[in-house]
Amino acid sequence: MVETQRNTRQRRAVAAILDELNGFASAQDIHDALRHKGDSVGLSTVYRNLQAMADTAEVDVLRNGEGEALYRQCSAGHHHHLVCRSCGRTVEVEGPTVETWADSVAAKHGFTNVEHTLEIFGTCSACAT
Amino acid sequence: MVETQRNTRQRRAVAAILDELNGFASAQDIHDALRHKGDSVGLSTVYRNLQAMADTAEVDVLRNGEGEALYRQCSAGHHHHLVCRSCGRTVEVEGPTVETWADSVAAKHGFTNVEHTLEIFGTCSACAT
DNA sequence: ATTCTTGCAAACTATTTGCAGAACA
DNA sequence: TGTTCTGCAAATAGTTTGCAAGAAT
Repeated sequence: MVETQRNTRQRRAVAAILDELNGFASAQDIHDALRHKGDSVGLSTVYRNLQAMADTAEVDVLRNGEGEALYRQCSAGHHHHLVCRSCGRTVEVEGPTVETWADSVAAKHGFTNVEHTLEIFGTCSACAT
Repeated sequence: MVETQRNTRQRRAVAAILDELNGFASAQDIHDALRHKGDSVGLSTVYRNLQAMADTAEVDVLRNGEGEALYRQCSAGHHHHLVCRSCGRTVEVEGPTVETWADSVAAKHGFTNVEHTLEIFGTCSACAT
């Protein structure tokens, strides 16, 4: 079976926050958000749940420039992100051209088992002012 | 002036190792390599020199999946990497199409001050066997 | 001589883990 | 009731920093 997760208050709380956020947030951001919401959850529990959700692809994970992990509830399937470096707001984007380009470049050099990461960072219109 | 760096034995040693390596390596890898070479340098000094070199764009920095920083001596100018996840061997690649695509996508969504990261990971032919 | 650099140890940050008690099924 | 989950504190891993001694200019 695949259903090994229990439906706890803290798991629900983490899922709920991810639902509200429209951008990437660090585990600590999420922990703080929960506390301010009065729905406090232990930091390690936040980490554990996020990790579990990442394993089941319920959330996407990416690293900011400092190597900190950022989490976000995303749509399924392969896609990339356009992230506001100031507020974290995120737009999901697709780049079919990029996918094929990456694969062909890798193949040309004899690389197999290819994967790629691509993120676009910028300042969104709201934060630009 | 811009020349504030002193020409120390340890700076030379770090530069020399980067010269020998043809792939990305972590600060600790470099520290170990220096030690094995009998050209030992303090770990913090390795970090400090790598950081300094990264600031002057003498080396490229990227993060592996675990958020660890990897360094490599690279050619100048904007380019991306095709990295062997097993031995670290790296090929520099260019993707003019990707650059313009990323910028246009960002512009379309009102993002300014755009940057992007793109890395391709795979298993090189030598490591595939 | 003066100023920058090194090395070590301590400090930090993000994240993980051991364990006993609490919560689910 | 039995097993999984939580919370806390302690442990890690990578990286940074304070400071006194050492090297470069």
